[in-house]
Amino acid sequence: MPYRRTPAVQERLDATRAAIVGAAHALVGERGYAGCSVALVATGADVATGTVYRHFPDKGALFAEVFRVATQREVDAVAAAAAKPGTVAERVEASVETFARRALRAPRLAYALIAEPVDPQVEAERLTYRRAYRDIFATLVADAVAAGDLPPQDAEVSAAAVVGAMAEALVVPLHAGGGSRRTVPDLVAFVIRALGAAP
Amino acid sequence: MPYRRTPAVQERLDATRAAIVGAAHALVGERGYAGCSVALVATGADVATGTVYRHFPDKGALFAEVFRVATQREVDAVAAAAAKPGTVAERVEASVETFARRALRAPRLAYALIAEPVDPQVEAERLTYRRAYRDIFATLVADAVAAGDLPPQDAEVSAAAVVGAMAEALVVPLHAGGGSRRTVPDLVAFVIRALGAAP
DNA sequence: CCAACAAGTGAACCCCGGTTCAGACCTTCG
DNA sequence: CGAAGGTCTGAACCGGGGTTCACTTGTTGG
Repeated sequence: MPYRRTPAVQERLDATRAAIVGAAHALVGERGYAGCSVALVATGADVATGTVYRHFPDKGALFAEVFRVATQREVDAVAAAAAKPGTVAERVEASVETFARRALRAPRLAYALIAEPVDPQVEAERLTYRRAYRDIFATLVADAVAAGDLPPQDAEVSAAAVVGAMAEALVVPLHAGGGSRRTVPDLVAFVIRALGAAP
Repeated sequence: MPYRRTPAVQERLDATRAAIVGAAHALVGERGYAGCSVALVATGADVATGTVYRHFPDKGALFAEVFRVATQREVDAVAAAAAKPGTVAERVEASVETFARRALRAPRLAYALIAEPVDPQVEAERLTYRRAYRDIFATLVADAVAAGDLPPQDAEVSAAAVVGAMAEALVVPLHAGGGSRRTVPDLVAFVIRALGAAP
């Protein structure tokens, strides 16, 4: 057996793979999904086009991973905000604010994750992204309803509506870049009223 | 001058154009935007591929028109519901119900209009679609706030959030086909609470 | 009927970005 | 070192759907 993959080689492979994902991630953040060709990703990662295909079966799989990682980061941040101790209103406020602040800080990435047209394979990843947000809010709502802190309501529907409200209210700001300083507080107030939380 | 376009010819041209738009509309309703090739549209309209290009400069322009027409029909229906006399809650209920009922009755079309990946040219049309809905609700909210029927709030943000809430709450039903019978009433209740209307 | 021109046709073209693969180069271990 | 087998490269390939255009088929008015 004259060749066996050595730890050092494996490390280099992992590094290359990470560089590819990193380059793709950076590109999405800069130009959106539309501006991401495999050739450009390869250039960004300092490898040849073909090398990308030694790490991913196809483009969709690469960007599914990119979206998955980027998503997880976002969802974790919001989940952490939602889990903080406090009243329902405070937790909702923290969650919505976290979501909005991060989106407005990286608008192109947020737009890609939320609304940009993408391949079906990547779209599927996006559905799990939205689902993860729904789950965060659904849990929050269900617990609060059970504890009597919110009026009776279908937690799933309310959570979906909250996610949609956040996304839509930010689409214009994300396109226009910036948005009014009042947008986020107004959105927070909207969601708190919508869930029926005491302010 | 041996040839001049006669009224009869013009009528035939108009009919052909309408047939093309109609076929495209039907196709979107059946298979979504993704399943709409120009060749298929031509077949549906009983013309040759090239004929499509005698009526539209390119595919984007054709589908921009299709989306525009389909959109207008939807928006008009919701606007009519929003304009009915009654309390704010009643008008909101009528609007949301109209939107949801129509979307659930033609789920593929609704999905295409709301969320399916499309060309940028068509995407632009979709933005005006969402804008039109926002305007309906923004007007409703602004008037009601002025009349003291709703608490103070930014009408634009609230309207955008309502549109997003409606869209997101229906995305899953649109995919899964059907959705719970309770979804629409729950959504109505959510929106009424969100705007702060007396039930 | 015919000249002049419009409308319709659909097979061929083209573009473009994802994908491939034959060859160059590298790593391992006896 | 050299055999065995991996890894990398990037130019070439390819598919598919939008688009074109030389040609056929109307249509008009004299």
